[in-house]
Amino acid sequence: MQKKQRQTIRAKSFEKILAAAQDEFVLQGYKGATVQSIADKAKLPKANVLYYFKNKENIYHAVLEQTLNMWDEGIGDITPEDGPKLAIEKFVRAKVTMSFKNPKASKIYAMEIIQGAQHLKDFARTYQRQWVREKAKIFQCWIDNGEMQCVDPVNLIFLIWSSTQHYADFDNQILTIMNRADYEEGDIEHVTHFLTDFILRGCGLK
Amino acid sequence: MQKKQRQTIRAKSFEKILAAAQDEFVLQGYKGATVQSIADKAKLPKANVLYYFKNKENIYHAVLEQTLNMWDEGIGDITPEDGPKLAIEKFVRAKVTMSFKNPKASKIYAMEIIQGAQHLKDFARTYQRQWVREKAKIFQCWIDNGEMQCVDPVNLIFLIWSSTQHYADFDNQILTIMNRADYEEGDIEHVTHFLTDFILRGCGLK
DNA sequence: ATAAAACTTGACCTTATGGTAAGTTTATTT
DNA sequence: AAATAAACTTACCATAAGGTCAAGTTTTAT
Repeated sequence: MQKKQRQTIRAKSFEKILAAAQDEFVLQGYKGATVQSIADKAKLPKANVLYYFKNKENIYHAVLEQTLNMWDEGIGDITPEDGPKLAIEKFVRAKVTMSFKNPKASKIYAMEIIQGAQHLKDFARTYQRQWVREKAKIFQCWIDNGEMQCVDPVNLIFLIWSSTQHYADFDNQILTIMNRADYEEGDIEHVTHFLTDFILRGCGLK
Repeated sequence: MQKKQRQTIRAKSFEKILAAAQDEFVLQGYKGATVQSIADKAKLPKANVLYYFKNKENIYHAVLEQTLNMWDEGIGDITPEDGPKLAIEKFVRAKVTMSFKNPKASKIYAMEIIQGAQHLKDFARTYQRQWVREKAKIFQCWIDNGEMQCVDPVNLIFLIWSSTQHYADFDNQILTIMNRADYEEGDIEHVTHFLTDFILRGCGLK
């Protein structure tokens, strides 16, 4: 009956290590994060961490994968049926919410890209290309149908990505500028409103 | 007469080291970049690099300072006299041009912020807060005068920053998605046009 | 109860890296 | 030409970090 005990411990250890690793990788970068510092943060001996993950690179890969999955799930979707207004509203809200609720995931991903995506597998890149192509096509349809202003769909996607992720990646800068210590509940709503409003107007939808 | 020779060598060495260091810091992060790798890239012996800079942290500080100066100079300005339309056009163009011409500077800065601005001096942060306050006030005047749509000025600044810097920080991702190896001359113009167009419309100025 | 598997851990090894010390060469000044 | 200062270089050291090992302990299966 108690075969569960092992599984739970195993799962919990993985979880603790991944959480600690995400923290450290964001704070110190790939090379700067040490197995020891990850172990300390996870409250496990170093050798134990290396029992669960063969080496540091494997830890990093696991963190990256976790991050990509989150990106995939949380990103909502852009479907032709919704029409441009609703689709943009949904998408912006999803991205802003993700940025505020899980800034670390966004940061890991951002650092990886900035540094040249050295650890990112090819499939992940191809996948994104596909995604953008597909969504751009939907926007183009709407434009051709006169449902929205004629704007370059690919650059529009970039603008939405960048302006939403900014609140995660640059949270430190934003908080410093606003002279605050932390984000508050209302911020998500405020930023979502600002961005949807602004972007819809940019698309000629207001 | 030939006292110049030393000065030139000195200047050139500094330049080579800083360029190499910027490269390495972007590619490998602070901890990942080694004095040796910087020296190799600068084609100098390691000890010679450490003759010009006491230690790695000093190299990094120099790179960071260089980056901040560039940000300061290249950022153009937002002045009340220009009015919202011209001011935004100028500012967006300046930022986009910087992003395309000097992506590494933007990346160094982005990485520093993402990682919590651990090396950034307080004065740099306070300075930015001041800058944003000041410019936000100008936008607010324009709004109050009915010269532009009522949008939150601070978030507008964030949107302009993020959407323009994106082309520097995420150049790898963008190029992958567009299935290209490098940016081309026309890209600056195209992106500038897209962004000014979109943002002006977002501000109710089109 | 016993064996086997899964898990935990301290001690250890090797390598890479930041940095130093001390000497040598090269350019500038007098 | 000699003296001085700047620039360069070699050899070296201490430390920290990734990773292994082998000896334990605990849980599960028989």
